[in-house]
Amino acid sequence: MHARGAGAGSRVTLQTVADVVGVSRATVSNAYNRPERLGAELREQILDAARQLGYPGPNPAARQLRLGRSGMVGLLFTEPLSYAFSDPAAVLFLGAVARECETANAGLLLLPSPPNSDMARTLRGAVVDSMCIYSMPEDHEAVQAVMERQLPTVFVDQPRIRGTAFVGVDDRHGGRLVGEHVTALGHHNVGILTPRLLADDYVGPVGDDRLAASTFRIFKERFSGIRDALRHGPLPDVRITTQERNNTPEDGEAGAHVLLDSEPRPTAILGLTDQLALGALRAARARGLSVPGDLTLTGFDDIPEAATSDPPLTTIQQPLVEKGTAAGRLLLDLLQGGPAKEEMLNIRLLVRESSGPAREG
Amino acid sequence: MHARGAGAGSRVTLQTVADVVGVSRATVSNAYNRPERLGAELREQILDAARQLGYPGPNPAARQLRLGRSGMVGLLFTEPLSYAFSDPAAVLFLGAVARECETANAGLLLLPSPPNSDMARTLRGAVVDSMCIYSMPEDHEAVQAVMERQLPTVFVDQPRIRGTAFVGVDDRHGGRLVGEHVTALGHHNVGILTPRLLADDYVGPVGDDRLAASTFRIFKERFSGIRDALRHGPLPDVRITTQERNNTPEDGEAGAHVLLDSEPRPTAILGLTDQLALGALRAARARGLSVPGDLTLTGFDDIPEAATSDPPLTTIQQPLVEKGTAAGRLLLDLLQGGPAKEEMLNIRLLVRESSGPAREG
DNA sequence: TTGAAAGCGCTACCAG
DNA sequence: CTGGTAGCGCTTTCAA
Repeated sequence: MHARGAGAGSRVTLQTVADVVGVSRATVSNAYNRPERLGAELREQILDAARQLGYPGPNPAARQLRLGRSGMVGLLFTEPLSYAFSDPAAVLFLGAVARECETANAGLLLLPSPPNSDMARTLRGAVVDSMCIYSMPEDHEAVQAVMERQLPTVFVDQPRIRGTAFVGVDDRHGGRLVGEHVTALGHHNVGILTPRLLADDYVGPVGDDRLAASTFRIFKERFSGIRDALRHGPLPDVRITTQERNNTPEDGEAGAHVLLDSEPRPTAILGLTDQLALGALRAARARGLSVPGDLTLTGFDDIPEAATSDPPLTTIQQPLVEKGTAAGRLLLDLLQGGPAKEEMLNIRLLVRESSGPAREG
Repeated sequence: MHARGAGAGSRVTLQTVADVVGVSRATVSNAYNRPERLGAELREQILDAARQLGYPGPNPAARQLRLGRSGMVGLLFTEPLSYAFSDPAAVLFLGAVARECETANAGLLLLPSPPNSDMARTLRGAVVDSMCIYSMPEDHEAVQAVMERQLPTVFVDQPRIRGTAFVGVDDRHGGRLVGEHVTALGHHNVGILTPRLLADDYVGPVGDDRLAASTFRIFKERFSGIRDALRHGPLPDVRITTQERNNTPEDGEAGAHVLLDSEPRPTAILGLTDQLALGALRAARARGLSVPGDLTLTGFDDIPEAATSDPPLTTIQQPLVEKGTAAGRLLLDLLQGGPAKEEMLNIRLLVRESSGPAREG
């Protein structure tokens, strides 16, 4: 009873068209896929007949079964797929991957990874030639499910699995750069704003155990890098307060308020992402705190907004677009049987106006 | 010679696993797809064997050929796919579609539509159950190619084809609202900044013929709406100058400069998108023109940046997210055999600070 | 609860 | 340049 094609009753296939025109299936197939192997005239005749019969063209599933490839690349992204579109860093990355796919005429299949039910089933059913896993926690069952499919896979940011293609940056180094920057400015009372470190709903300060158990490698590293720099820097007794939240400006704002309520009030707040730092900026403004006069703020990622905020954000610049391009290219390379390379991209500290010397206190 | 699965030589299929365990293919299939039809013990045994053999799970293409559906939704977007990720309106839309797909556990396949070569082929090969066409020019060959596949399809913004599912807004009405707003403010010398009206590389003023020939319905309507309001408003002899460009802030800026160079200088510039208007804002700033003191600026879409710009932009608010949600839902509905509805969403004029009375001159 | 058989629609091969 | 043939790997009856 389903609404099927237009009219005539049974399904129309390559065979139907072949019968009508009076040629064989193979010839009709060629008309679509190998135009040069055919008289232009015959080809037109076949295509016309197909049009008239309402033939939707060679069935993609059948074609793939036969061919063994699909021309599609899959992409798996942290938790809610829709979130990918609200995170500027992710958008930049996705755009670059998309551009690469486009040049190869490959489709990009965005896969959902809700913690829920049968995501494993969806993943198993995805018709793709290769996969990109973008910033997933190591222990996510989707990662497992994808690995089992034994597709050429490139991991971006996390997890990082030996022997698999990987694109990322040295996040710990980035953390260290930030830490050194703020200690050099004389801050010995700093707050850290971090996104989720584990796949749960915890909100609050980060204990050592939690950090150690973190399955979000990149944030764990950024965090550790900062902490190392603070602890082993020139300043004795740096006081560190922390808040863990979702990676949104809203959560950054809320977390910053908590941090700013603690006594003594931090003179610097380091966001592990720009999103978080931008939220902290709003919190500072809401309290009438001048940045960097009363409060130093730093981010991580260098999303476009970091440059246009007021004041512009001191941050770690990582090549978001390049990351996507590298991932896309690796994806395409793997399809050609290329090797599983690891690409570590460069980062650097970008000192803008949101950080300054600690006010004497 | 291709790098295939790990080791043993020939490919491992359902049959291989069945043979090893000593059951039939059907049973192994059930182990994956109908766990309840199986002893838990046997099931484990099968899954273990599969793991050991390196069986990647039921081949998706084969499964789809058999099943006749894929659980994937396709999305086709104007020209370069990568552009989709740089246009805030598109990102918002995509995010919402993605969210809907996610709830249904459907994958979202982003299809490239480069004007180039064999896009038609890619389109024919895309394994999807339904398609969303987002803001494509009417005459794009991809639209044709998709139609031929006879998939349940929903069109968003354009083209609008009778009898097909559609989501959009009354763009002409929006244009009219903008036009009325500026004439009410006493502007009789206005510039219009429009995105591409035809799929070519033209840059410059828009002639009547070009407008008439436009295949980008929404911009044509916005433009016409504005023009009608200006011509038939309370002010006699409104002077209109126009510039057509790509839909980016950079192009908006360049276009605005051209407009501002004309004599007499327009007292209002109306962007057919916020992107363009935001670019015009930069141009105004570069020239030391105060907005809205020296120049009134309006946009269209109400992307997030429109609210945070300085000054905030007077614009037509259209429900970008809702649009995506509606499209996503329609897509999913069509899959269930639902009817091809048309959804017209509401828009309204949002008067913010970028528009003001025309300075006497 | 399990197994045997029947295709799903297509394209590559190879012979004409 | 064209056509016949042989599966690609799976799921689903139906019968045991």
